Amino acid sequence: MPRRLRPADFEGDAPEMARALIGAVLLVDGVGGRIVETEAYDREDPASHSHSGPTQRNQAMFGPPGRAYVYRSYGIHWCLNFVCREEGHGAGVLIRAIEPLQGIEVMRERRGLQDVRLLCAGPGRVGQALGIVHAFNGHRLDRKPFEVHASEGNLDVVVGPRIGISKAADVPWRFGLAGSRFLSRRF
DNA sequence: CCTGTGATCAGCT
DNA sequence: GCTGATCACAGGC
Repeated sequence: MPRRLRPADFEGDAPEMARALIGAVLLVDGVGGRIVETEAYDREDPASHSHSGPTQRNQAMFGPPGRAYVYRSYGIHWCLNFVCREEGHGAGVLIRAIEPLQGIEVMRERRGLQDVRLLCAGPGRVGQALGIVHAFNGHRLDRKPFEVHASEGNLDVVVGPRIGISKAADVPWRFGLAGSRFLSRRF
């Protein structure tokens, strides 16, 4: 069984962490799977929620690394980030897609009957399938209901520009597991 | 395959 | 008032 990640494991900068988290296993109350797509965001990055400094919404991004930043996207979806780097910096990794491994029937119920391929293929879908709620904002990732297990082996990771942003649209801070069928979009 | 639109809200101008 | 770190569904080619 892979090593469970602790707060000190999240002290890298955002692109480095986003790359390292490909292949890691994320479970929320035992439901989840293998992370296959991430994006990096940083205070110095115009596309980041943290770019203009702390607000009520993004305060968790400025908290200690190894915690969750949960935000409401387009007024509808809950999306999950892992806070990284150091307290006060405002860096994070958006979890964009997961290969479902555990609790697939629970995820199907939460999302409505669907192809397994679409259960966690996008940040809003990940939030719904894993039961992410705003109460998890700022919550430690090494405590219940979260479990994050380190990626193991040398995985082939592909890189490209981030999705759905207009500022810094050319920065290649999107990472994916090469050849995965569970990505939100092809690279 | 593609493009358009509604849902719904925090933050910014 | 407008813009998003989105998604599902409708319609056209």
